[in-house]
Amino acid sequence: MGEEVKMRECEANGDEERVALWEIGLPAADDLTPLSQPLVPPELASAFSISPEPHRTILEVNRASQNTVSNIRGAGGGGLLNALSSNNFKSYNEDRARDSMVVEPEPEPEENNMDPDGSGSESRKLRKIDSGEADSALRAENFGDDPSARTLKRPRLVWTPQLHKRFVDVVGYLGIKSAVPKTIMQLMNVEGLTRENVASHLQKYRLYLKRMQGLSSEGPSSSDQLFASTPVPQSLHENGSGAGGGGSGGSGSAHGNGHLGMPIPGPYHPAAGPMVPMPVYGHMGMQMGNHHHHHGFDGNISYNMLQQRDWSGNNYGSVVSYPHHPQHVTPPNDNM
DNA sequence: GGTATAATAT
DNA sequence: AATATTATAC
Repeated sequence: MGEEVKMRECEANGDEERVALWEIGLPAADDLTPLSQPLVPPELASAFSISPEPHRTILEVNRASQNTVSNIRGAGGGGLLNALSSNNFKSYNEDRARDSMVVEPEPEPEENNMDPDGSGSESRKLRKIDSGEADSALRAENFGDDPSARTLKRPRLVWTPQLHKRFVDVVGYLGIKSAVPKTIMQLMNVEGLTRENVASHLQKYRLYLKRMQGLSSEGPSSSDQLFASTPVPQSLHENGSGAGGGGSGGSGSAHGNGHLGMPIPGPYHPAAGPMVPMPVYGHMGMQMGNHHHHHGFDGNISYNMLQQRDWSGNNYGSVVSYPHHPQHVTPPNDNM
């Protein structure tokens, strides 16, 4: 991924520059298809004693990746890898500090489930306390109106073209039938991504598909910039051969994917690193002219790259900028 | 898990 | 103010 986008030297007030810049920042369809899984080089794999079995299904690989990740980290291979689970967001600011440019998307609303010694580490996922008072009441009463504590809420997830591409790939891979939020979320393997996030997006995506079917050869309207950027797999038109396992269990190797040349599956090589959404507060985390060496192997994709969506608004001039603008400024992650 | 609706961002 | 996007409630 060498030439992602051309930097534009627009200033903060370059609003009038309403040219067709949007498509500049939009990677080609081929370009943003790192979704294919063969992302882990053989040599690397062998270096870590990883035996990539082709038989495995995505879910299994994903699951196993958690362990693998640990191994890799231990080996000191790349600091980029986070010891994250499929879907928990607690180990956020652990290695964000230094060479790892991964930052947690957002502060977690829940209690600080610090796990100092790692007891009960892995398969733990945060869950809302249950019914009734729990969630709303807790937030309302417990936290009341004291901003100092942790009244912070997760920033809205921004579905970048890359993220959406991943989403579409997974959905296409699963087939309509199996494409349910939970499974999609798991296969996407994006840190911080919740089932709700996916469900919401899936809803919109379905509406889009429906809308598209209704119209005969009508190109996507201007409203569908995101969806328009990603071709919809024909797999979606058919039924997915049920993924047996469905959710967490097993998993059928049967993919609704009827594609012959397109082996989507690639929910990314989970083993090497899940996609890590990285909200960049303030302006930019890194400048183009300042890249450090980046081998082709970029296990993790960060929001830095994911945020490149100029078509969304008028944030020209900066490579990345957080959709909204929290109250913080650029994180001190300038050491690389 | 799916849909309706609220909240928020642009 | 309107609309698009995401979150949350049901």
